[in-house]
Amino acid sequence: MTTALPSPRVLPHPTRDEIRLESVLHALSDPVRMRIVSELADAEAVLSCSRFDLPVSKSTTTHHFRVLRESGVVQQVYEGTAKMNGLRRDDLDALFPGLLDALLTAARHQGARDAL
Amino acid sequence: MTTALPSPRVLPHPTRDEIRLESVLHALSDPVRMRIVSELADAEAVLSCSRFDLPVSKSTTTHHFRVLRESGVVQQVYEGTAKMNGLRRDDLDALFPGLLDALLTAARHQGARDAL
DNA sequence: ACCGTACTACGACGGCTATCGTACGAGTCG
DNA sequence: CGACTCGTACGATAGCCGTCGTAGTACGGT
Repeated sequence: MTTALPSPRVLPHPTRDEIRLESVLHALSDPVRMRIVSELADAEAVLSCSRFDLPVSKSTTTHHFRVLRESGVVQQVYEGTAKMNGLRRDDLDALFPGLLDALLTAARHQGARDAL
Repeated sequence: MTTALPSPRVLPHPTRDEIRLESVLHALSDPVRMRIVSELADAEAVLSCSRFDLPVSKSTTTHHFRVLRESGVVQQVYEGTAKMNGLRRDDLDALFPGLLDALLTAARHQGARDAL
């Protein structure tokens, strides 16, 4: 039987035109979230939340993924029990050409500096 | 006559290697501050604080300029009663190549979209 | 039916932030 | 000196944010 209730198995995303630069920058101004995005970009694939080894609790992880989704940086889809995450590269590149790549490069450079 | 003492009129800035990507992104995630930076980039010059027409009080303006300075985005120097602000383009470009331009372009694009 | 895994919802807590007004200091010009 | 401009400091306030733990739901396998 199909559940009558509107089970929130579908996650709300901003459309492309609803994505705001401020929100994207705010989302990426947290190191944990920037790390998620970097790993996602490196993987060039869709990853489940649990594939990330983050220095925070599970609740906090959920929170960070939601911020990334609501700001339009990632797309999330349920696949069984897992929630798969993908970078919204097309939308971001269309809206802010070159920005994502510059951010990823910047994060990588800073990571290299910190490792010294 | 040249002042002998390092007067308290000198403002603390982060050195180039102290500039953090997170801090820069956080600084730019506020619309008022992004606007300041955009105007500064357009002017390609050093501007006094009062040259900006911002939708906030004077206290708040001071606050925003301090955030920009402490994050390493702008440089501030007293010149008489005025405080002159300059974009730290060299440092930012050296640390995060292409990032500043991508951000400025993104802000301009979004501004154009909003104007419709 | 049961259990384990994956993620969420909720409430709490401490800290930061954007905002303001008022009062003040520093410099310039008459 | 006095008046004026530019910017600061301080205190207050309201709201958001990152963090957590606990309790709970959804799904898949045994």
